[in-house]
Amino acid sequence: MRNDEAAGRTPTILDVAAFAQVSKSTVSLVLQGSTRIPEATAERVRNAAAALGYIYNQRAASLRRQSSTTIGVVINDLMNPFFSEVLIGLESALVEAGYTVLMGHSQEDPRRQERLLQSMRELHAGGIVLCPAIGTPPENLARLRDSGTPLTLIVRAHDRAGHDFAGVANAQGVFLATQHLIGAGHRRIGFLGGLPGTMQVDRVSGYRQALAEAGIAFDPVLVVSAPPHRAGGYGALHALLDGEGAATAAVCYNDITAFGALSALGARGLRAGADFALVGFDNVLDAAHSNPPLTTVDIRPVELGLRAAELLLQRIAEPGRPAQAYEATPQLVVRGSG
Amino acid sequence: MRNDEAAGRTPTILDVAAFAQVSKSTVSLVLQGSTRIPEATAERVRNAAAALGYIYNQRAASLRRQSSTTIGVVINDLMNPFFSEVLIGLESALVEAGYTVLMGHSQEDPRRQERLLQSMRELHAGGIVLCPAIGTPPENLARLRDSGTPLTLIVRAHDRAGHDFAGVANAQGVFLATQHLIGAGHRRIGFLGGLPGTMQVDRVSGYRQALAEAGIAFDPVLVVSAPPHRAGGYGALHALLDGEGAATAAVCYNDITAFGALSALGARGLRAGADFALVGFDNVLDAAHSNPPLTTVDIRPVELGLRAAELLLQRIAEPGRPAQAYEATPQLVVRGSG
DNA sequence: CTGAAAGCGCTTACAG
DNA sequence: CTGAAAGCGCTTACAG
Repeated sequence: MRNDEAAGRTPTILDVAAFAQVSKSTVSLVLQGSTRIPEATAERVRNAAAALGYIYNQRAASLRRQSSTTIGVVINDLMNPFFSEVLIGLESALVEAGYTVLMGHSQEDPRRQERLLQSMRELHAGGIVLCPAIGTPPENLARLRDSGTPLTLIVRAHDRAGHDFAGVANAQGVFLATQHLIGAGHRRIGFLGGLPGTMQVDRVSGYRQALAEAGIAFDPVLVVSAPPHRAGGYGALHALLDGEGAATAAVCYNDITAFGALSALGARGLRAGADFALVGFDNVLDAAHSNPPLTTVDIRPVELGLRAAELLLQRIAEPGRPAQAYEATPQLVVRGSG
Repeated sequence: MRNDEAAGRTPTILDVAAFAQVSKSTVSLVLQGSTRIPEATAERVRNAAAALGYIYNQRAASLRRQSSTTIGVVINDLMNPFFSEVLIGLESALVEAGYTVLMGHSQEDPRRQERLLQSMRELHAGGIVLCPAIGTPPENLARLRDSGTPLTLIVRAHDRAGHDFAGVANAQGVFLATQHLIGAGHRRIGFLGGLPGTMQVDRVSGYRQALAEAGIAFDPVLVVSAPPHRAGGYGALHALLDGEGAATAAVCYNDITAFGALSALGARGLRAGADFALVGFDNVLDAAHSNPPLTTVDIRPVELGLRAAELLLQRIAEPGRPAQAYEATPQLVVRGSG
């Protein structure tokens, strides 16, 4: 003999059923919005639930139903506003679709990432969206995908074939940026930031292509690698100007690299746009209000998150479909910096 | 008669038990690391699990155990790097403690926030950390807390008494900032950004207090309210300088307001630090590499997240303890802007 | 239209 | 040291 009302226990459908004087099947049915139950009964059940402060137990329901209302999202670098914006789009679309997001931050550490993915699988996430940390073994991704968890990759296209993927036309974007600088009369153009063995490869290739099309020789002195954050951009700009390259302009690996470069320019008493031309990549929110406002390549970060969510949702709906991809079309946004 | 191996079903402890030739109780025990099972048997079970690609079902385990390995975090504004950094600290500490985070973005909308909180309760989050959206009815928070879900509030201290809370000494921080400007010789100091009816009240009070201590009369013309984002700061700086206040310096509601103001200063051909003094509040990562680097009040955002996690974890461990609070001690960081 | 019963994948006393 | 059994809170055929 239980006496749940007396104890502080949280009520279950059994309590609701007793209160409403129906069976628990009936309660379950009305909570699911079944039309099989006459409105009068349904009303009584809903009132009982409200009166008892009943809270639906998704965990039990999903277990029984072998379904999930949860999606895992693991991001590599939340210090970069680009990823915050992607996350915003992702969360928004996923919540819209009735899911709750399990969020993890790999901090660019593949081992941390593995632990996070493992937890999400144990929690039975209905799908996972992942921006793979640098150094993630491609076979881990294939194994994850083949294990039956719907997976969509974002931004970094490790092993593009066979995975749903939402990313960016890197080369094309940087091509646009470089072309813009060339059009403004620059000939000595640097490439600032990013690390070899990452997307830097693709972005530099867009840079070289634009140079080549304009008949400008590629000069390796002009590309200075640096970790993709503000401090990296700060150091890279100084290195570029302290070097022999005689650069008058630079395209940056991404916006935060450009912000760091903007700061370094200021430190040298130079003004971007007047004394030196700088263009970024991403078009994060901050780019519109930097000092000066940043000319950059817009890849619509929030929309990228939205699209990734769509891709995942579609795969959940139709597991057997062939892998799809969304590739953001880069668009140059000219502001004050170059 | 099941034949699970044949079907593509994901293996359960029953499958592991069959493979290892033990009962499922034994499997459960070794998965939990019980010492009651001899090492030889445990070894056999672990090998079986690995061989079958078994994945522990947290959902089932938590249901049975009436526990949770999940914590809900709902943030109001992920476009503000301050909150990204708080989230980073939160996630890091929570994962460290063995939890996975359910993340929601209220976007400053109390109704969206309610839905998010509801989902998290249905998923049986073991606790919730919340930065209440503007307009959240205090009674909702009290009800949530009283429903038995451990709750810690951050940043905004709606109804401070009775809630675990991690926040900031707002008045003191702005007092420091204002005092610094006064010490540098400024007498006409603006206050930029924030909206009436929010934490702006507390921050302005610190500003007024510093003014009062220095014998400077408070002039309402010098405080210009604006939504707390970059565009707000941009507009507020212009409004301040276009007004009659004759300001030579300003303290900002937060760093992103200051970034917008920095941008506006640049647009007017003015240089922060030389032509006008500007100080921010938060010390987000970007502040060290803005143009010029931002003098600001450091409230250690990441640490705030860490502390909030600790508070929640402690409440989970000891539900009956009195409400605790962490209040970040603000510290002035002098950089180039003022 | 509603109820009794089985089962989702675990854990946990309780025997033996 | 290991197994049989009950139960966490739901859902879902299946009867009636």
